[in-house]
Amino acid sequence: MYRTHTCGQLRIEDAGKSVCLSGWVQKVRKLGAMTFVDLRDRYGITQLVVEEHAPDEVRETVARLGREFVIQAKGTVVERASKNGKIPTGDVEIRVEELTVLSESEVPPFTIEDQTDGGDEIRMRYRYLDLRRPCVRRNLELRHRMAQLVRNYLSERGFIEVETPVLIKSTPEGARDFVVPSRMNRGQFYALPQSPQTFKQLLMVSGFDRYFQIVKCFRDEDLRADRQPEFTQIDCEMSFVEQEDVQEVFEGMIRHLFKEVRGVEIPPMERMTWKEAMERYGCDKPDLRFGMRINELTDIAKGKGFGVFDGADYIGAICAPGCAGYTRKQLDELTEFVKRSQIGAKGLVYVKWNEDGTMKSSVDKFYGETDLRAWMERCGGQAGDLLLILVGPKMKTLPQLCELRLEMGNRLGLRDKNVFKALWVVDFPLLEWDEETQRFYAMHHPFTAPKPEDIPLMDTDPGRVRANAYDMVINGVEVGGGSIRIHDSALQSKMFDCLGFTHEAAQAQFGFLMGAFKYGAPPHGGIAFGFDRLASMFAGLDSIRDVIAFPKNNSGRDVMIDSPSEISREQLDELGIELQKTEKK
RNA sequence: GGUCUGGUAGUUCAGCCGGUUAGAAUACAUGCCUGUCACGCAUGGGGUCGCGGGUUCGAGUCCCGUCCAGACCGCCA
Repeated sequence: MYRTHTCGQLRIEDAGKSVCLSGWVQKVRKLGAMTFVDLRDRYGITQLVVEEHAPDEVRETVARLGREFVIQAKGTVVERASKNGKIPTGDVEIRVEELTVLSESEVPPFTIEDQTDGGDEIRMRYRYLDLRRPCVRRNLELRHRMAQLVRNYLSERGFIEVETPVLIKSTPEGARDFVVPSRMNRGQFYALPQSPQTFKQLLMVSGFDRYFQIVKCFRDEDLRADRQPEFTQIDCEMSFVEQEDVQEVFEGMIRHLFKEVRGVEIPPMERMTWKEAMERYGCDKPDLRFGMRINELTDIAKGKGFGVFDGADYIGAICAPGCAGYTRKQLDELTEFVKRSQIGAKGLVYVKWNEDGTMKSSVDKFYGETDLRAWMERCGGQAGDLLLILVGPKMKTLPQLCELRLEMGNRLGLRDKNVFKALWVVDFPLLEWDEETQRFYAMHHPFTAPKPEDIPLMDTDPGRVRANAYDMVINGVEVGGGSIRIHDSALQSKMFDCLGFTHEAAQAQFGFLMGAFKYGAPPHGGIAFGFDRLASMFAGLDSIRDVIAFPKNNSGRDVMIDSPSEISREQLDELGIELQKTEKK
């Protein structure tokens, strides 16, 4: 037997018991003839003590212990002479009578503590050591707990978890597929699913009625702090439902998670149309933790002789409360911020409404106090506030204002990680025009149903068709998105028309789905949540990598196992794959 | 594909306008220490300054290229 108790278990009531503990050596503290050892496992830390009168073997063994040795200690639980109030086991220690080294350890490359001295790179290379740190382990424990809560919540409501295949078929729409060559079908490739979308719809045709799956999905696109090539979705689908039915179930699920995990009751979620989100927040995933909404000034600021404004398609402003005192340097910083290539504004116009009631702006030459005051009023400003104005084509300027708004939110400390503001963004456009390829793309995916009243527009003005689609947004993060699906093969066919698919191409790619719809498809819809994003948000972290046990780095590499890697000539031959010669410069 | 930031001891970093033998903290090793728990004290070892080239009397420092890491833009139905 390796242990009678864990390292987080013993209390003062256990004093006098003979116990056996196993774990990792966190720290050895030697004080003359007396040695303390902090023994750690997943459950906590228990102090071992070896005194002068301990058996010789024990004193010899304890002398050669190093950090992260795995040891087994047998002994008696005793009350400590000086207690440690900081840890739950701090009232007791183990007087060691028998000590065994189960496994030695080299000196670890960084300290295994919450406040580690290791940087990201080294911790990722030794992720198995990083995962020993309590703060990292807690993230995975939280993730586990959330998965359990989701499974229970959905199971209790009649949802069935069904596994769908991982080796599927490549499709042209959407993200780039990861592909897997087939040995038995030379020259052909599987694709890894970007989501189980079509399978869950087929399960609805099969009459499963309510499906969910906590499932890995794959997208071969560039990475970010919140994007991994493989990630986990809570994927769900329901039959005989309308938008509100889906929203009700999953708003309930998220509120349940908040209550159980964070102990907060969040209010019922607001519904905001995509149009309103774009016009008032500049993006389709507004952060509602603070106001500072976007206001259009085009009608009142244009035509007064200021060339930049007069020639503008759109003039928009946000009002930063209490920022009238911003210095030249601070305003220059903001100007630099919006002019960065990532944002791409031409410049920034400001108006200060000073505390003494006077106005000061960067366009004083062209506008009088009456004008500036009208702008301020439009934005709900008051004395002490600062107006920040951007100008340009509407659909470029709004996202720039969105970035500026978030930056000001950060500067003013309005984006508190412990405050949660959730909403539904609804009525997305069904289609999005792409200038480059001169065709429409599905904004959500090609199975999303148009709003019934907008179906006639599919023939006349496809860009104006609204979709029965909805995103759940929390604190400016899109945590989930879904839609009511097309369940009619004729309408699905029409949708592929709008996307510029020939009948043959549509049949080749999605014939199985349209075929299935011919055999009695129930009206259905669903949603998928980014589980990693949800978990990182609940953990109060910025990066989803922290809630993934073995994440990939910026370049899609796993630096621990060193993947991806080359494969042998034999493997390539077997697959019938010839690699292009890499060009040398 | 692009923009920006960084790469110096095992680790995290400092290193000025180019100038002596490249430093600190921590980790590690050895010794002392009977109530530590961020123990303390003393001593010690430890460097391809990412790599390649250039400028210069002289490069960790300046320039060019390259690799790696991170953040972001494009991309991500």
